[in-house]
Amino acid sequence: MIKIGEMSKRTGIPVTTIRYYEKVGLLPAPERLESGYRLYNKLHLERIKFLKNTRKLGFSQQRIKVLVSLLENPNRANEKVKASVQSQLEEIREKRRLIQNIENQLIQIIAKCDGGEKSECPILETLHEET
Amino acid sequence: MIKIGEMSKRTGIPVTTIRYYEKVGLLPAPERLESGYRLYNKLHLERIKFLKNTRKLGFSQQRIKVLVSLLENPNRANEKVKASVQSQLEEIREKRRLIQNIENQLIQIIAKCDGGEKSECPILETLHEET
DNA sequence: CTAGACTCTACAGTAAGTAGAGAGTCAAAC
DNA sequence: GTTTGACTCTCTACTTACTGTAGAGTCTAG
Repeated sequence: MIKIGEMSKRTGIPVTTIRYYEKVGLLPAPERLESGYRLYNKLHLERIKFLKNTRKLGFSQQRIKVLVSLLENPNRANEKVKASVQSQLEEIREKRRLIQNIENQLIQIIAKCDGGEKSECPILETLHEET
Repeated sequence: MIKIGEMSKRTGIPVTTIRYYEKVGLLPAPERLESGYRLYNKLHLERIKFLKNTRKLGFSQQRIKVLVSLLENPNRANEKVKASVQSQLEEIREKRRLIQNIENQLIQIIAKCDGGEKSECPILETLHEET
Protein backbone atom coordinates (compact mmCIF):
# COMPACT_ATOMS: atom_id res chain seq x y z
CA MET A 1 0.00 0.00 0.00
CA ILE A 2 1.59 3.25 -1.12
CA LYS A 3 0.77 6.91 -0.93
CA ILE A 4 0.26 9.13 -3.92
CA GLY A 5 3.81 10.52 -4.02
CA GLU A 6 5.33 7.06 -4.20
CA MET A 7 2.82 6.12 -6.89
CA SER A 8 3.85 9.18 -8.85
CA LYS A 9 7.52 8.19 -8.60
CA ARG A 10 6.88 4.64 -9.72
CA THR A 11 4.74 5.57 -12.71
CA GLY A 12 6.15 8.92 -13.76
CA ILE A 13 2.63 10.38 -13.68
CA PRO A 14 2.32 13.65 -11.71
CA VAL A 15 0.47 13.59 -8.40
CA THR A 16 -2.09 16.10 -9.65
CA THR A 17 -2.79 13.96 -12.71
CA ILE A 18 -3.35 10.85 -10.58
CA ARG A 19 -5.94 12.71 -8.54
CA TYR A 20 -7.45 13.98 -11.78
CA TYR A 21 -7.79 10.43 -13.16
CA GLU A 22 -9.76 9.53 -10.06
CA LYS A 23 -12.00 12.52 -10.46
CA VAL A 24 -12.88 11.72 -14.06
CA GLY A 25 -13.50 8.07 -13.29
CA LEU A 26 -10.48 6.47 -14.97
CA LEU A 27 -9.00 5.30 -11.67
CA PRO A 28 -11.09 3.78 -8.84
CA ALA A 29 -11.11 5.75 -5.60
CA PRO A 30 -8.58 4.16 -3.25
CA GLU A 31 -8.77 3.57 0.48
CA ARG A 32 -7.83 6.44 2.72
CA LEU A 33 -5.84 6.80 5.92
CA GLU A 34 -7.62 8.50 8.82
CA SER A 35 -5.83 11.65 7.74
CA GLY A 36 -7.49 11.43 4.35
CA TYR A 37 -4.29 10.43 2.52
CA ARG A 38 -4.93 8.09 -0.40
CA LEU A 39 -3.56 4.52 -0.14
CA TYR A 40 -3.04 2.67 -3.41
CA ASN A 41 -2.58 -1.03 -4.04
CA LYS A 42 -1.11 -3.12 -6.87
CA LEU A 43 -4.26 -2.90 -8.96
CA HIS A 44 -4.11 0.88 -8.92
CA LEU A 45 -0.50 0.70 -10.04
CA GLU A 46 -1.48 -1.53 -12.95
CA ARG A 47 -4.31 0.78 -13.88
CA ILE A 48 -2.11 3.83 -13.94
CA LYS A 49 0.44 2.08 -16.14
CA PHE A 50 -2.46 1.21 -18.44
CA LEU A 51 -3.59 4.82 -18.53
CA LYS A 52 -0.04 5.97 -19.22
CA ASN A 53 0.31 3.61 -22.18
CA THR A 54 -3.04 4.36 -23.75
CA ARG A 55 -2.45 8.05 -23.30
CA LYS A 56 0.91 7.75 -25.04
CA LEU A 57 -0.91 6.11 -27.93
CA GLY A 58 -3.20 9.09 -28.23
CA PHE A 59 -6.39 7.44 -26.96
CA SER A 60 -9.08 9.87 -25.85
CA GLN A 61 -10.45 9.57 -22.35
CA GLN A 62 -13.72 8.47 -23.90
CA ARG A 63 -12.06 5.57 -25.65
CA ILE A 64 -9.96 4.73 -22.62
CA LYS A 65 -13.14 4.47 -20.59
CA VAL A 66 -14.46 1.92 -23.06
CA LEU A 67 -11.26 -0.08 -22.78
CA VAL A 68 -11.31 0.14 -18.99
CA SER A 69 -14.88 -1.13 -18.82
CA LEU A 70 -13.88 -4.06 -21.04
CA LEU A 71 -10.87 -4.59 -18.83
CA GLU A 72 -13.07 -4.79 -15.77
CA ASN A 73 -15.55 -7.16 -17.35
CA PRO A 74 -14.38 -10.78 -17.04
CA ASN A 75 -16.95 -11.85 -19.67
CA ARG A 76 -15.67 -9.37 -22.24
CA ALA A 77 -15.42 -10.27 -25.87
CA ASN A 78 -11.79 -9.74 -26.87
CA GLU A 79 -13.00 -8.76 -30.30
CA LYS A 80 -14.37 -5.58 -28.79
CA VAL A 81 -10.94 -4.67 -27.49
CA LYS A 82 -9.48 -5.20 -30.93
CA ALA A 83 -12.25 -3.15 -32.52
CA SER A 84 -11.59 -0.24 -30.20
CA VAL A 85 -7.86 -0.24 -30.94
CA GLN A 86 -8.61 -0.49 -34.64
CA SER A 87 -10.88 2.56 -34.45
CA GLN A 88 -8.04 4.35 -32.72
CA LEU A 89 -5.69 3.34 -35.53
CA GLU A 90 -8.12 4.71 -38.09
CA GLU A 91 -8.29 8.04 -36.29
CA ILE A 92 -4.54 8.26 -35.99
CA ARG A 93 -4.10 7.38 -39.65
CA GLU A 94 -6.48 10.17 -40.60
CA LYS A 95 -4.60 12.64 -38.44
CA ARG A 96 -1.33 11.57 -39.98
CA ARG A 97 -2.70 12.08 -43.48
CA LEU A 98 -3.90 15.55 -42.56
CA ILE A 99 -0.60 16.53 -41.04
CA GLN A 100 1.36 15.13 -43.94
CA ASN A 101 -0.79 17.22 -46.23
CA ILE A 102 0.02 20.31 -44.19
CA GLU A 103 3.71 19.43 -44.26
CA ASN A 104 3.69 19.26 -48.05
CA GLN A 105 1.86 22.55 -48.37
CA LEU A 106 4.36 24.26 -46.09
CA ILE A 107 7.26 22.94 -48.13
CA GLN A 108 5.69 24.34 -51.30
CA ILE A 109 5.04 27.68 -49.68
CA ILE A 110 8.58 28.03 -48.40
CA ALA A 111 9.92 27.26 -51.86
CA LYS A 112 8.22 30.41 -53.16
CA CYS A 113 10.56 32.65 -51.22
CA ASP A 114 13.65 33.30 -53.29
CA GLY A 115 15.26 35.45 -50.63
CA GLY A 116 14.94 38.55 -52.79
CA GLU A 117 14.93 41.95 -51.11
CA LYS A 118 11.80 43.13 -52.88
CA SER A 119 8.94 44.68 -51.03
CA GLU A 120 6.49 41.99 -52.01
CA CYS A 121 6.62 38.73 -50.15
CA PRO A 122 5.48 35.64 -52.07
CA ILE A 123 4.79 33.74 -48.84
CA LEU A 124 2.48 36.38 -47.40
CA GLU A 125 0.79 36.69 -50.78
CA THR A 126 0.14 32.98 -50.93
CA LEU A 127 -1.30 33.02 -47.43
CA HIS A 128 -3.88 35.56 -48.60
CA GLU A 129 -5.14 33.55 -51.54
CA GLU A 130 -8.32 31.54 -51.72
CA THR A 131 -7.68 27.82 -51.47
CA MET B 1 -18.78 47.67 -46.04
CA ILE B 2 -20.42 44.46 -44.90
CA LYS B 3 -21.92 43.10 -41.71
CA ILE B 4 -20.62 40.10 -39.85
CA GLY B 5 -23.08 37.60 -41.34
CA GLU B 6 -22.08 38.52 -44.88
CA MET B 7 -18.42 38.28 -43.87
CA SER B 8 -19.06 34.84 -42.47
CA LYS B 9 -20.69 33.75 -45.72
CA ARG B 10 -17.85 35.08 -47.84
CA THR B 11 -15.09 33.49 -45.79
CA GLY B 12 -16.73 30.37 -44.40
CA ILE B 13 -15.63 31.40 -40.90
CA PRO B 14 -18.42 31.25 -38.29
CA VAL B 15 -19.73 34.54 -36.93
CA THR B 16 -18.72 33.64 -33.40
CA THR B 17 -15.19 32.87 -34.53
CA ILE B 18 -14.89 36.24 -36.28
CA ARG B 19 -15.84 38.00 -33.07
CA TYR B 20 -13.42 35.77 -31.22
CA TYR B 21 -10.56 36.75 -33.54
CA GLU B 22 -11.25 40.37 -32.72
CA LYS B 23 -11.25 39.66 -29.02
CA VAL B 24 -7.87 37.93 -29.09
CA GLY B 25 -6.31 40.61 -31.26
CA LEU B 26 -5.95 38.78 -34.56
CA LEU B 27 -8.47 41.00 -36.31
CA PRO B 28 -8.61 44.81 -35.87
CA ALA B 29 -11.83 46.12 -34.33
CA PRO B 30 -14.04 47.39 -37.17
CA GLU B 31 -16.28 50.43 -37.34
CA ARG B 32 -19.73 50.13 -35.86
CA LEU B 33 -23.18 51.25 -36.89
CA GLU B 34 -25.13 53.28 -34.35
CA SER B 35 -26.83 50.05 -33.42
CA GLY B 36 -23.47 48.55 -32.51
CA TYR B 37 -23.37 46.24 -35.55
CA ARG B 38 -19.85 45.65 -36.85
CA LEU B 39 -19.04 46.98 -40.33
CA TYR B 40 -16.12 45.36 -42.13
CA ASN B 41 -14.12 46.56 -45.11
CA LYS B 42 -11.91 44.88 -47.70
CA LEU B 43 -8.90 44.79 -45.41
CA HIS B 44 -10.82 42.85 -42.83
CA LEU B 45 -11.87 40.38 -45.51
CA GLU B 46 -8.23 39.91 -46.52
CA ARG B 47 -7.22 39.43 -42.92
CA ILE B 48 -9.82 36.78 -42.27
CA LYS B 49 -8.76 34.87 -45.36
CA PHE B 50 -5.22 35.06 -44.05
CA LEU B 51 -6.31 33.71 -40.66
CA LYS B 52 -8.25 30.94 -42.34
CA ASN B 53 -5.26 29.83 -44.37
CA THR B 54 -2.75 29.95 -41.53
CA ARG B 55 -5.16 28.13 -39.26
CA LYS B 56 -5.59 25.41 -41.87
CA LEU B 57 -1.82 25.03 -41.88
CA GLY B 58 -1.85 24.43 -38.15
CA PHE B 59 -0.22 27.72 -37.10
CA SER B 60 -0.74 28.61 -33.45
CA GLN B 61 -2.30 31.94 -32.61
CA GLN B 62 1.04 32.96 -31.16
CA ARG B 63 2.79 32.35 -34.45
CA ILE B 64 -0.03 33.93 -36.44
CA LYS B 65 0.38 37.06 -34.35
CA VAL B 66 4.04 37.21 -35.34
CA LEU B 67 3.09 36.86 -39.00
CA VAL B 68 0.37 39.49 -38.67
CA SER B 69 2.78 41.98 -37.13
CA LEU B 70 5.21 41.36 -40.00
CA LEU B 71 2.32 41.75 -42.41
CA GLU B 72 1.46 45.13 -40.92
CA ASN B 73 5.04 46.37 -40.97
CA PRO B 74 5.93 47.82 -44.40
CA ASN B 75 9.64 47.72 -43.47
CA ARG B 76 9.57 44.03 -42.64
CA ALA B 77 12.39 41.73 -43.59
CA ASN B 78 10.89 39.00 -45.74
CA GLU B 79 13.44 36.62 -44.30
CA LYS B 80 11.58 36.77 -41.02
CA VAL B 81 8.41 35.59 -42.69
CA LYS B 82 10.29 32.68 -44.19
CA ALA B 83 11.87 31.85 -40.84
CA SER B 84 8.51 31.76 -39.13
CA VAL B 85 7.04 29.41 -41.73
CA GLN B 86 10.12 27.25 -41.48
CA SER B 87 9.70 26.96 -37.72
CA GLN B 88 6.13 25.93 -38.34
CA LEU B 89 7.33 23.27 -40.78
CA GLU B 90 9.73 21.92 -38.17
CA GLU B 91 6.97 21.67 -35.60
CA ILE B 92 4.64 19.95 -38.03
CA ARG B 93 7.38 17.53 -39.07
CA GLU B 94 7.95 16.63 -35.43
CA LYS B 95 4.24 16.05 -34.90
CA ARG B 96 4.08 13.87 -37.98
CA ARG B 97 7.00 11.78 -36.72
CA LEU B 98 5.30 11.32 -33.37
CA ILE B 99 2.01 10.33 -34.90
CA GLN B 100 3.65 7.97 -37.35
CA ASN B 101 5.35 6.32 -34.41
CA ILE B 102 2.00 5.87 -32.70
CA GLU B 103 0.52 4.48 -35.89
CA ASN B 104 3.23 1.84 -36.10
CA GLN B 105 2.82 0.87 -32.47
CA LEU B 106 -0.92 0.47 -32.92
CA ILE B 107 -0.40 -1.77 -35.94
CA GLN B 108 1.95 -3.98 -33.94
CA ILE B 109 -0.46 -4.16 -31.04
CA ILE B 110 -3.41 -5.12 -33.21
CA ALA B 111 -1.34 -7.87 -34.79
CA LYS B 112 -1.07 -9.55 -31.39
CA CYS B 113 -4.74 -10.39 -31.35
CA ASP B 114 -5.30 -13.69 -33.12
CA GLY B 115 -9.03 -13.61 -32.57
CA GLY B 116 -8.90 -16.56 -30.20
CA GLU B 117 -11.69 -17.03 -27.69
CA LYS B 118 -9.38 -17.38 -24.71
CA SER B 119 -9.88 -15.41 -21.56
CA GLU B 120 -6.57 -13.62 -21.83
CA CYS B 121 -6.34 -10.70 -24.23
CA PRO B 122 -2.89 -10.01 -25.71
CA ILE B 123 -3.84 -6.42 -26.50
CA LEU B 124 -4.89 -5.58 -22.95
CA GLU B 125 -1.80 -7.34 -21.65
CA THR B 126 0.46 -5.30 -23.88
CA LEU B 127 -1.23 -2.11 -22.76
CA HIS B 128 -0.28 -2.96 -19.17
CA GLU B 129 3.41 -3.46 -19.84
CA GLU B 130 6.20 -1.04 -19.08
CA THR B 131 7.48 0.68 -22.16
C1' DC C 1 9.20 20.04 19.43
C1' DT C 2 9.88 21.94 15.25
C1' DA C 3 11.32 22.22 10.28
C1' DG C 4 10.55 20.48 5.98
C1' DA C 5 8.29 17.38 3.05
C1' DC C 6 4.08 15.54 1.95
C1' DT C 7 -0.96 15.55 1.29
C1' DC C 8 -5.67 17.43 1.17
C1' DT C 9 -9.60 20.28 -1.30
C1' DA C 10 -11.07 23.69 -4.35
C1' DC C 11 -10.59 26.93 -7.80
C1' DA C 12 -8.48 29.04 -11.98
C1' DG C 13 -6.03 28.70 -16.26
C1' DT C 14 -4.31 26.68 -20.78
C1' DA C 15 -5.61 26.54 -26.82
C1' DA C 16 -8.73 27.67 -29.93
C1' DG C 17 -12.68 28.02 -30.41
C1' DT C 18 -18.19 26.50 -29.97
C1' DA C 19 -22.81 26.96 -28.06
C1' DG C 20 -26.41 29.23 -25.72
C1' DA C 21 -29.22 32.89 -23.11
C1' DG C 22 -31.46 37.04 -23.29
C1' DA C 23 -31.92 41.45 -25.34
C1' DG C 24 -31.86 44.68 -29.05
C1' DT C 25 -32.18 45.88 -34.35
C1' DC C 26 -33.33 45.63 -39.15
C1' DA C 27 -36.03 44.70 -43.55
C1' DA C 28 -39.98 43.27 -45.62
C1' DA C 29 -44.63 41.42 -45.79
C1' DC C 30 -49.31 42.20 -44.51
C1' DG D 1 -48.38 50.73 -38.93
C1' DT D 2 -47.10 46.65 -37.06
C1' DT D 3 -45.47 42.31 -36.71
C1' DT D 4 -42.64 38.47 -38.08
C1' DG D 5 -38.31 36.45 -38.84
C1' DA D 6 -33.57 36.98 -39.50
C1' DC D 7 -29.74 39.16 -37.82
C1' DT D 8 -26.69 41.12 -34.26
C1' DC D 9 -25.12 42.37 -29.64
C1' DT D 10 -22.73 40.98 -24.94
C1' DC D 11 -21.77 37.67 -21.61
C1' DT D 12 -21.12 33.29 -19.80
C1' DA D 13 -20.19 28.48 -19.86
C1' DC D 14 -18.42 24.34 -22.17
C1' DT D 15 -14.89 21.52 -24.65
C1' DT D 16 -9.86 18.13 -23.81
C1' DA D 17 -6.65 16.59 -20.80
C1' DC D 18 -4.59 18.16 -17.84
C1' DT D 19 -1.40 21.90 -14.84
C1' DG D 20 -0.72 25.33 -11.26
C1' DT D 21 -1.77 27.71 -7.11
C1' DA D 22 -3.70 28.91 -2.39
C1' DG D 23 -4.40 27.74 2.05
C1' DA D 24 -4.81 24.26 5.39
C1' DG D 25 -3.71 19.97 7.57
C1' DT D 26 -0.33 15.78 8.43
C1' DC D 27 3.70 13.08 8.82
C1' DT D 28 8.58 12.20 9.89
C1' DA D 29 13.52 13.07 11.04
C1' DG D 30 16.61 15.41 13.89
